Amino acid sequence: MEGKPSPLVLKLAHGAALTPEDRALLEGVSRETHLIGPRQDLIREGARPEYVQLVLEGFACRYKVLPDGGRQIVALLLPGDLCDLHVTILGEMDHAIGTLTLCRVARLSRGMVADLVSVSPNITRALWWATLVDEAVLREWLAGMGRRPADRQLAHLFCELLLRLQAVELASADSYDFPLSQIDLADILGLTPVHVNRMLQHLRAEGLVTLHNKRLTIPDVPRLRSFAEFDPTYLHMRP
Amino acid sequence: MEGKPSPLVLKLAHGAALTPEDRALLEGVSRETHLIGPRQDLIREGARPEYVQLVLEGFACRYKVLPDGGRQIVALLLPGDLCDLHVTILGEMDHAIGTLTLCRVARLSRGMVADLVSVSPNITRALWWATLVDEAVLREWLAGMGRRPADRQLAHLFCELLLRLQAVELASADSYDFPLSQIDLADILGLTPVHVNRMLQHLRAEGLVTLHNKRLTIPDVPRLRSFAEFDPTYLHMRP
DNA sequence: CGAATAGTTGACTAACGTCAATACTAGTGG
DNA sequence: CCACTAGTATTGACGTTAGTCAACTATTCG
Repeated sequence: MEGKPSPLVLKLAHGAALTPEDRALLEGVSRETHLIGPRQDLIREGARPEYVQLVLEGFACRYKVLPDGGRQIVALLLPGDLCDLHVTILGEMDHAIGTLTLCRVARLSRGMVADLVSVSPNITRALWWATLVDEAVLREWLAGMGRRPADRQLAHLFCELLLRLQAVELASADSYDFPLSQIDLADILGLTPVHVNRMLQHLRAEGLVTLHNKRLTIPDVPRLRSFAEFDPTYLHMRP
Repeated sequence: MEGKPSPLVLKLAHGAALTPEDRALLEGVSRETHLIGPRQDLIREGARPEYVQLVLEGFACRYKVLPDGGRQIVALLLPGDLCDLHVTILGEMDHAIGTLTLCRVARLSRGMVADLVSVSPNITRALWWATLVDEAVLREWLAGMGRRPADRQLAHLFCELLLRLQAVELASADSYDFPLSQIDLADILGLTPVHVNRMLQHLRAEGLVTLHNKRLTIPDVPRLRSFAEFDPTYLHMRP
């Protein structure tokens, strides 16, 4: 009589110990869901959102658009990721959030979030953890963009996604569905699509990854990790 | 009978309305201070710090060191900035914090922070605000590094620092003490010192900034802002 | 004064961007 | 089933930005 746990539960379980009651509470929030097409904004820059949005399926992102029209993706939101727990404190959004693929999302009212937090200290702690991990990922991306060559940066991203998707049971030991275009990748890595293409070819030629039909496979995970200098500490996952 | 307000109070006042009682409480935390020489670690990567550190004077930074020895600075900590309110939740530090110049810091025990938060909702809100602004700055840096050419990125940093230092009364309308070396700048911007030098020359040649004796002056702030495409929204400061 | 550190400059190289042409793919309507 | 289209992937030639190496100067500090 039990289905698959929600990605929110799966994810938060990596940040704090959750009781069966905590899990039931967290399952409850995603009873009503919405389907959003690809490349739609979930929250626009300058908005003052009423809801906290939770990604249940698909890939979304935080992004900024520069005056010259260039887009920089500053975070990937995968199933189990929450959009903004705290925008109320900051006032208006300084960036936008949009879908990259078709997404299923749940919208939680502030009241629902407040209830979760007031009822369970584990959940409070887990939500804090999620926020802090988001920040840690941002730092890792910044370091990568500043100091890593493009091919390693790309490899590093693939390593990160393997772990993050495994955490919500959307990746096997060495592969996962990867629905993003090379244009999206370029906007994540701060490169041009042409250069992403070449770096991807390079990784393929080295036998470090394969990418067919939107499925990414890593034949030798330790080898890709060492190539990318990937150290998973920053994701702060429990065993 | 009153001296200059502590930078912590000055800074947090931009994030939330503080009563005189709140201010007094916040002043209280920096009674005992420590002087730390330049280029000293305040918290090492992998540590589990006991204290929250508060910068009172000088420039410090969060940084990561990559396997090849390269350093990437992922945040600047100015007077009024707190080091890590919440590392306890994450476990070990995934980056280090170190001084860039001689610094005066205060060390707050977890208990002191907990007291502050439990006594005043304004302070709680202000600390939240500070955390969220740190994250917003990180996103802005990431976007700049990914999508802005080096000269604009440098100009953008100077604009950001003008506002952040004005917030703690360490900058005039158009200038401030800027003690960092070009090597430090390179580690912030993800460039080499040589290239930073050239970009700085470029800004000087254009009359956008002057930098003498560690004092940075911006002769025409609107002009530098427009050159840098600087939009201060992401700092979320109150009027 | 001398040693170390930081700033400056030039010549050269490597990484990445730009432009443009060509394929490939999925969806659409006939 | 076949165009037809739009978006994406791929490739090559070439331009630009930023990195490397190395010398030299200026500054700081003991």
